[in-house]
Amino acid sequence: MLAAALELVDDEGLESLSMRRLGSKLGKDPMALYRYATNREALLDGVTGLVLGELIIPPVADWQEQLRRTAHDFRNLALRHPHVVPLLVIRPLSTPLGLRPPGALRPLEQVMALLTKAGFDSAGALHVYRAYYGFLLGHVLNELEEFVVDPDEDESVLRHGLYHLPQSDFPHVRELAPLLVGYDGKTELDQGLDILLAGLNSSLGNPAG
Amino acid sequence: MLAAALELVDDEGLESLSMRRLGSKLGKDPMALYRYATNREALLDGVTGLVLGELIIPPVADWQEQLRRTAHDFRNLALRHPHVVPLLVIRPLSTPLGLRPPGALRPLEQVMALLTKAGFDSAGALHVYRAYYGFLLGHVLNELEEFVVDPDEDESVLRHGLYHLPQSDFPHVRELAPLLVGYDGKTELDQGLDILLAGLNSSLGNPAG
DNA sequence: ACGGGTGCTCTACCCTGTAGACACTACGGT
DNA sequence: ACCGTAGTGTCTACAGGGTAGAGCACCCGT
Repeated sequence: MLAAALELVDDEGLESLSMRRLGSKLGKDPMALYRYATNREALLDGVTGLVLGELIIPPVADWQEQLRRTAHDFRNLALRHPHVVPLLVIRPLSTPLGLRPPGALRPLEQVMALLTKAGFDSAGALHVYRAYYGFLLGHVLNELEEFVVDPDEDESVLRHGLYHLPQSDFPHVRELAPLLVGYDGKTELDQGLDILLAGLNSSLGNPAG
Repeated sequence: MLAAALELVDDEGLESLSMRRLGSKLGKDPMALYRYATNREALLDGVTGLVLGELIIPPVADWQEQLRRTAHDFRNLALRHPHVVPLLVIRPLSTPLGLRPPGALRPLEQVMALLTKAGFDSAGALHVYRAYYGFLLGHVLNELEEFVVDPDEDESVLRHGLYHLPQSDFPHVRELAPLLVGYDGKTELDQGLDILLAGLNSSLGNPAG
């Protein structure tokens, strides 16, 4: 059922995941869904869990390399499921850490394990995780902002919009138009990781590898 | 009207900003609101614009200092209006850059101006902006996740929840409970900025100050 | 006096989540 | 064969949402 829900979201967007629509997609009465999810919210949590389950943390010796690959994996996941990204961001804001569904906590657990194994204590690991995940989330959101366009508008329309901003008020933003066309999220992510990991290396002493 | 809407969101949460509720708060018919906002979505955009308008970018010579102070200002703004943060994150995902309301673009414009004045060209400035805003957004989201709790549960309940995770599956996450109590977002933000700005300094050559 | 805006209200339509009662199937015990 | 029980699916109904469309009342320039 969650698979169908995810499919619906991927295809039609988040708003169209309603109990009624999902029910009809499954050929069941909407109320039948309540046998499997207590709530629409629980259903959303299920979908995020499903998506986060796609994330794989590679078994590599070097923790920085693990973080780097995981970051790219996360980015790909976000590009694969752009409509789910809002869920990844918003749901945690309305659910205290301890009450989140296991699927949503697994990445955190895995990264903490990874960092602990690399020699960090809890505080240090939490520190690194925060900086890392914060950066990652920020990057993905930034990248998606350029991408997600209404189906009936294409990139030229986007720039059209940009060019029509009042030039007096937004001279710098208007200049961005040509730059956004050639945006390469992958290398930008890599460069960001360079900065972050270098910073982490110097600010915390790199513990035993 | 936007002020009333913001007040409603601050007090009662995002979900409770409905045309009907806002109308009744203003003592007007819900349909009257459509004179001032074409849409509920436009209304939401208005609220984000209002909140972003609170952001002040200080007139200081050193651009890194400007970014640092702006970051703290943004953090304070987020703590002041936690229920609005989802809007700041989500709305841009469904609106191409060029079509966003001016209020939502002003911070971008100002930061680009700041960086341009510091000597960056467009590409460099965009680069810095992305890393900066991404990090900032990530930090704020991370920090808010620990804060927002249902009104009827307090921090002890949060930890209660954490301790009740299956220990076999989440050994590391469970250890976080004591750490989260002493979390200090302000200094954590500062440390993150240290890392980021140091990284930026070394990766791009610091242009003419 | 009068046409035209401007602000507002009423009604109505369709979409949503979900509570409550009910039915149908399968199955194990007697 | 009979019953209870659990699991599953369905129907109906309600309270809320966004918003289209028609129609008020007022005010203002002519």
